[in-house]
Amino acid sequence: MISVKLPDGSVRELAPGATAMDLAEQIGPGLAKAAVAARVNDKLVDLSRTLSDGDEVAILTKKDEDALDILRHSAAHLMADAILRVFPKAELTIGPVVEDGFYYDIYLPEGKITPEDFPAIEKEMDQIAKEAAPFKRCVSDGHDEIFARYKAIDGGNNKFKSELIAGIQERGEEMSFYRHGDFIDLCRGPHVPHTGFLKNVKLTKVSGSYWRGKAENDQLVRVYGTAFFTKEELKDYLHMMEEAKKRDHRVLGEKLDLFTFTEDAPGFPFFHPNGALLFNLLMSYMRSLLSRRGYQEVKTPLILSEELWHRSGHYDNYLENMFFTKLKLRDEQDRTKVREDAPEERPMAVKPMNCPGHCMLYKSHQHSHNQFPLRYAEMGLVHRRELSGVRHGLFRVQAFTQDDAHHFCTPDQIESEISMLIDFFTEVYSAFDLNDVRIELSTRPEKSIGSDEMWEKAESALKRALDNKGINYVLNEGDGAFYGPKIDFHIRDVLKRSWQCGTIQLDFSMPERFGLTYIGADGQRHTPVMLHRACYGSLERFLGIIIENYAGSFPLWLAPVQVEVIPVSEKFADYARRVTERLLDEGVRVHVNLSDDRVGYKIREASLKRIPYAIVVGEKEQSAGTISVRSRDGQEQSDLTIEAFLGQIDLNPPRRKPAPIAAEE
RNA sequence: GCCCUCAUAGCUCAGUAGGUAGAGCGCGUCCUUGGUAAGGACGAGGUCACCAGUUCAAAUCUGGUUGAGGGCUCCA
Repeated sequence: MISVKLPDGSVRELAPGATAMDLAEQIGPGLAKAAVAARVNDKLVDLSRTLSDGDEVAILTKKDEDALDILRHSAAHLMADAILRVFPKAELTIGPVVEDGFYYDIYLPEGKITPEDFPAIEKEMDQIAKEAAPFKRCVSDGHDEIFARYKAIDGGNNKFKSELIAGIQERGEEMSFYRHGDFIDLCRGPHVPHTGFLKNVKLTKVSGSYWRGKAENDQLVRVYGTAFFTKEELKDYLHMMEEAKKRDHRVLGEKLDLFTFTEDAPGFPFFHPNGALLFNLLMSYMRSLLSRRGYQEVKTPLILSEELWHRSGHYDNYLENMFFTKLKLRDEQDRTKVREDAPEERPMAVKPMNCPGHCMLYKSHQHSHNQFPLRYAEMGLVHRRELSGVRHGLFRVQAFTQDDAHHFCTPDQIESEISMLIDFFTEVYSAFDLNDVRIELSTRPEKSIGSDEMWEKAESALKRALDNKGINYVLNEGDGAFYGPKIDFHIRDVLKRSWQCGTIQLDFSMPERFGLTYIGADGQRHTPVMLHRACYGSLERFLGIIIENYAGSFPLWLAPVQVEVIPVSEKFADYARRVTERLLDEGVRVHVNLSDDRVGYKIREASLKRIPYAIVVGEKEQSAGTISVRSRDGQEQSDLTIEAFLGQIDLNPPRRKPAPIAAEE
């Protein structure tokens, strides 16, 4: 007999050669039925895996997070099988699990796969799922029957898989295959017990990709799908996708008349009055928090000499993303001609970042450690050239406004600065009902400036700050800015999509490059530490995020129009005007609709524009000096005085309650 | 930048085996003066993204450019 340990600490006796499935059966028939895979000594394995004496075993059911990944990985096999049936010429490459599903990259020597092919593929998949064919793990040495069978699966000449196999053999790893029915694929596993688990699978989209992600390699077709354990979960997911489409900020931006783009300025948004209002609200909310946090707002130029960008390191590391100005002159002999090659004594460049400007500002005075930490903030408009294929609504533009700031401080102030910022940023996000914040730490990238020692110092300072605050974070090796490591804030919206907003970047390089100094307590000159930070990140992107997060139904303090006043007929236009003016005097963003339409139509219009309140006035209200209020969710209140209405609503952004001052003796 | 797809009125879209365009919404005028998600009539609006080519004839076919959408890569 062998004995294994369960997660609750209990020990079970099993016959030698028993599998994880045997264990599940021994524990109970319910568990055996629900079992998907097992975790043995912290490794995910198939239920069919035999257990050894002393193993620590957990049986995974659909409730375990890892189980869903296993299901989806199995679904990728199912899809690959189906695709080979529909497209016999296809060659498989890799098929991993991704955040909300899976994909398989496929090489097609001819033809293509489009969403029109999905029904045919899904039909095959349903068929295979119905067969409930068991997933069988096989290990091969590369010369046996299993291998031969595998080679035959997609034509026998799959160079992509051959490359993968060569890699496995080179590393001396075990080569495992998984088989269901006649289909067999190179795979590490584990998988669900049989294809019967894969009844709630749906293909979602198809796109192009490259072998190993490199553009110079073969072009592949990437077919995406998703899978769930239950029909309900799949339905909810598909519903969520629909919802996301409806919330698309590019669509809402047009419907709510917030912003547009034109072909003459690709990637540069034009904010309409309502959009500009929202943009300014974001800005003024941020400004209202700055002075409390010890910031001083500054303003620095958009265009600075090219030479400055050489000094900062941007020219060497960021050139492709920068816009440069170019001098043009009329030809002296022929005024109709323009010289494109006019020599410039001082070529200029448009700023892609605000930091060099703030360094110049810093240099305009002498500084002492007694002033530290010094915090300069700027709503800085920066321009960055983007590859044409990456522009995307407000999420990725070529000119954007950063709620930027730079802290100048001594090395031992770093930790408290970061601690302050984490609290600050999370407070801001929660004001927009974004409470799911994930923090990532990114370290030195390949292209970077500064010594190893500097990077080591900076990275460990950030780690220390996070650890001491007890923050959980994800580590992204090699993902830092070229001048320093960074902490990024990733936020999940109501649809669980993740967005990068805030960033805190530590920089020991730029202060040195610009010769920044301060006088320390010892009376000597020292180089300050510089901390770059932005909370929204880009106001444009953040605006896009909250448009989607709120689906255009902004909370009252953010709604471009807060109240629409609707007279029942032309006879009450004057009264409607008086109500409107009164609300205007109270600081309400109010619009009166005096057009020649019926009440129902105007209500509908206000509601499509997601205006929080519609105030309807007619005979009744006019004679009583009251209003009727209909809120965005359809609730109606009649015979309300304006004072009573004003008493019900809060026009201000959410505010953190200040701590009371206790009396001290 | 790379791959795939697309571009017709302000918006959403229809159309043509190649013979220079149509709907709904919106907009304007008029009728209607109304009580909580669409009252009615009439009207104005388009070099069919741009540039070439094929053709007697191109919005339609071909090539290119630009922009947009979905991905890859990159990123705030």
